[in-house]
Amino acid sequence: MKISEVAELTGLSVSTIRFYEKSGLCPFIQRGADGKRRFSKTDADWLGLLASLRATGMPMSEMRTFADLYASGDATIPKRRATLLAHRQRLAARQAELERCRTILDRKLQKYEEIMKDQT
Amino acid sequence: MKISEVAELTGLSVSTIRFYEKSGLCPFIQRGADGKRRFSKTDADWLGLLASLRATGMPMSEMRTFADLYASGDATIPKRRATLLAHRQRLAARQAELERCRTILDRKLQKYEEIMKDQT
DNA sequence: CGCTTGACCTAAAGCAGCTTCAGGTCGGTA
DNA sequence: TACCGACCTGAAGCTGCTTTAGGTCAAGCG
Repeated sequence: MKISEVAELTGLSVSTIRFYEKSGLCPFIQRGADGKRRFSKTDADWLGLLASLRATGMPMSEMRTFADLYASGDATIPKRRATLLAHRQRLAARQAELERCRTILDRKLQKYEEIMKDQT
Repeated sequence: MKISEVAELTGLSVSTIRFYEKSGLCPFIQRGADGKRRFSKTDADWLGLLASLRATGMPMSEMRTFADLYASGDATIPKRRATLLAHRQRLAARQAELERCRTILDRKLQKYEEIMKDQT
């Protein structure tokens, strides 16, 4: 698989994938004889997971740690699980905050509507 | 009201409030004779709204436009309403994406659990 | 009275997480 | 053969803050 396909698949940009590799989030991507990156299905899945983690606000430093665990094999699965569990907590908090902000916006919109009604 | 109190109230940091003023998101904050910022209740409410907009991902450029409208008085309320309506759409999309990511994380966690069970 | 402490101030540098740009190498096609 | 498009690299640029360095001033303490 080539980089443009992985970008398409994961929603990450081609630049971001290269940037992630340089940052050590996927240092194991192979190259063809032509020097171009060749992604296995597993690589693509991994990048997809990274995309979800980033989209939900995991800092790169933590993703880096997570990637190091991933690269060390199945023995690190309990640690990875713990990381994801902690992250899920933060995600829930984030979702709650967005919901709170949504009601604030909705209330503000209602106020606008009242003012507009009063003025006609 | 002083800046530390507004920070407490809105959840923004003192630095962020100063930064927002410099960026034109609240250029109308008064100063006391001592040169310190003095915030009215209205100012604090405005910053609270800004905080919600930022927390939900509105870019500063758009907040800037929104702030300019706010500073121009009630006549701009229809435009402000339109801005918030559009933003609410994006917020809904964002919430949907977080939800999607949450199920991905949950599935990954389940896989980890299966692997750990198999290995015992 | 002088001295420190703490809240405020500014301007500028630093940081995270990308994106964009400049410049170069290929393989395929008109 | 000459160009196009996809890939490559390294470096600079961008956004949205945070941190740092350096300064003012009022309050409180020995």
